[in-house]
Amino acid sequence: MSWSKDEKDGPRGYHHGNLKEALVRAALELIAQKGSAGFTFAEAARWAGVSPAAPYRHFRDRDDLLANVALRGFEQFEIALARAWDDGRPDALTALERMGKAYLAFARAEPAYYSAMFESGVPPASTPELRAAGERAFAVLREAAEKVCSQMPPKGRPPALMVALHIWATSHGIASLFGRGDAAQRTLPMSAEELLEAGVLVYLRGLGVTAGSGS
Amino acid sequence: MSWSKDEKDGPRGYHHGNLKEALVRAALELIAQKGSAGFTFAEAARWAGVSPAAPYRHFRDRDDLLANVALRGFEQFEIALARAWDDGRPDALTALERMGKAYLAFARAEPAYYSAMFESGVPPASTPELRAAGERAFAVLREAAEKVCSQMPPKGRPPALMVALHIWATSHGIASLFGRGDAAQRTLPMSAEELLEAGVLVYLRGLGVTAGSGS
DNA sequence: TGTACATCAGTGAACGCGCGTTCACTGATGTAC
DNA sequence: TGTACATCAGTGAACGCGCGTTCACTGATGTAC
Repeated sequence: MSWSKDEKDGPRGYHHGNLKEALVRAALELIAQKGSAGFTFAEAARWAGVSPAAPYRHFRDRDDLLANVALRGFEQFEIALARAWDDGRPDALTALERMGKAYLAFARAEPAYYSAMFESGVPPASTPELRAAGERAFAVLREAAEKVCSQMPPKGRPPALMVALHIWATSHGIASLFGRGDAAQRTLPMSAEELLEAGVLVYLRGLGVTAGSGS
Repeated sequence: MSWSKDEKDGPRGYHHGNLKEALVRAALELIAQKGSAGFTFAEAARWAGVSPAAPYRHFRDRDDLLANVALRGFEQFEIALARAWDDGRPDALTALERMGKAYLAFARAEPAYYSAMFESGVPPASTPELRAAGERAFAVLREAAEKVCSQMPPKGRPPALMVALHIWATSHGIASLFGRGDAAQRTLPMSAEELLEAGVLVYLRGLGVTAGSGS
């Protein structure tokens, strides 16, 4: 991940050169530290080493910056999920479990992105691009659900969209209740990953999907 | 639900009489309108028709008020869940589905409470009372999970705590992704209630619980 | 290759605003005698 | 039953602060010729 063509750290000269990226990074840092609520335009500017008026060259306002962070978050999220899914190799179930882990790993490793995407109050459809990015990320999950469903006997096959929504909701629920550091302070008799994996396995068994019927 | 012994609406005289309750109600109103982020101590005071210094007689600061709102929210939540559960009558599965609906109904009808409880950044253990209230609400869910599990053949019976966590996570995921008005703007091919009910049914089938084996 | 000029991305000073918080105060309530 | 007094719950003025936003400006960059 490189933000600039030839950045040596530290702004030099009158022009910053990569202020837009720097502001996004500042936002991520601040959101990670104090939550998406306690993050201000002015502080992001300060954090980027720039006057408080400078950000207006790149973002309409605080919400615009936040939405941009969410947009990038969805893009990263899509990449992470798609990489984990890996086209369902070696078999759909194994790949699905891997994707579940990737989901939680993303929420844990990138709490600021996750927060901007789902908990910042930015409406998911505030921008066509944002909506599209969100849908692309969900499409990965949906593709996985489709592959899993396609392995079931056609009779009584559930709609893949519903399966995808169930898995999404459960993943999101676990991530937001237990997924982040000890900030949430909710203790658990098992790891979030184990909880999700077990839940998905039970759910799939309920669908009639049997482990080991792969690829 | 009565907040005062003999309130006729509108503060009269020098003393408010029920400022503490009025501030909580103001907080609920403001949170419902603008989310738990955009709610200030000063505005709550204004909303209650009182000087900005008055709230300090009842709450240490904004976070203290917010935590109090969350506490009351958990108490209401526990009541709502317990009422829906109704000791598992007429049978555990029926009662469980009813409780799922009650979960979503609460999140929808009391978004301010729900937000204070789960999305406001108030740490669940910030206060012993808050933690206890949260645990009491969860205990209802756990009791339901225990009853459901007790109807399974002892061999291969899953830990009830895990079952309770799965149901909680799914419910919370659905509530926070799809559960509130059109604020979230995420469209769904079915209602949140149907989605949750279907998910729980599939999950229970995966556990080997068969519908109709009631009471 | 050099010069003029347009454009771009930043400055920094200034503003009004609402918030959180404090303070000495005061009106109302309740209680002791 | 009446009076004195302690306590409680509010006032309102004041403060410092940081935020969002604007403005005319200026330094740097890139391009046309």
